[in-house]
Amino acid sequence: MAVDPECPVCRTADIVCAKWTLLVVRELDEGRSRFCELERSLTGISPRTLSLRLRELEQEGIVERQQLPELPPRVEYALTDKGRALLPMIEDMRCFGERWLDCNEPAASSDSVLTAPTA
Amino acid sequence: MAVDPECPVCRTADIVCAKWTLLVVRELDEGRSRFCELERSLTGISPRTLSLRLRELEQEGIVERQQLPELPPRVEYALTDKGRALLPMIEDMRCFGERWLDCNEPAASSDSVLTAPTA
DNA sequence: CCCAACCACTTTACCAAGTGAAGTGACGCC
DNA sequence: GGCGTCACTTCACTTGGTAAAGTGGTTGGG
Repeated sequence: MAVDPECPVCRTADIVCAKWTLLVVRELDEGRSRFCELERSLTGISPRTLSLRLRELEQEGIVERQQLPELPPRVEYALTDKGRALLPMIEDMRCFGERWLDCNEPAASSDSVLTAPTA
Repeated sequence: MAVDPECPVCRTADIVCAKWTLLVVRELDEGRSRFCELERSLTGISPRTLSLRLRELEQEGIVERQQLPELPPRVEYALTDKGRALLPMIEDMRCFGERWLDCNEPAASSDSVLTAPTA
């Protein structure tokens, strides 16, 4: 990105706003730990993207990758403390979504301003 | 995105994780209101992207666009209540960045960042 | 009066990131 | 020993963002 590398918001945005990143973090937080589990719960993600995301997050110190000495050698991913520090953001996003987005409604055609709650 | 439209986190991520979105919201919150002001403070954004982002945010009801009847007709953008509801996320991001990212340090990565390359 | 700049964009051409489908190699199951 | 799983990688394609230039109206300067 072409933004100020000294700005914590910019830096954080740069990391977490890559597609799927926060969703991966959430899945990890909810107990999913293996590649194919993540792949299955993140319906629509391509294995390439998941792989990339996981590697980036590992590089950032947000997830830890652990290759278990089993057969077949399975791999487990887990959030680090740094990774868990992202959870409040996800919580905020859930709040925002629940408060302002009609997530269980068919998303009224174009101007759904009429559903704007106590503004 | 190919994610669950009923999931508030997915929906919010979809809106908020477009490049520049949160940075635009922050600038708006910090008093910038005109197109060229935003353009100037968001160094590196292309006018096309800013325009797109602003229009998307307007459609989402996150910003309000107001065309003033002046000469030359200037345009002002402002956050709505819904838009302000995104601010906690930005605050979290700042916290995360300050706590976990070395935003004021040279970020000692692999090879020389400080010396200008032969280009 | 004419040229230039400003504002709020749009248009065009290009490139990087993400997608879907398929492939890989090591293994386990029957 | 052929089939399936796991954790990816490779490939061709589409989408989204970028840089650079253009647009149309309005002010300001020489």
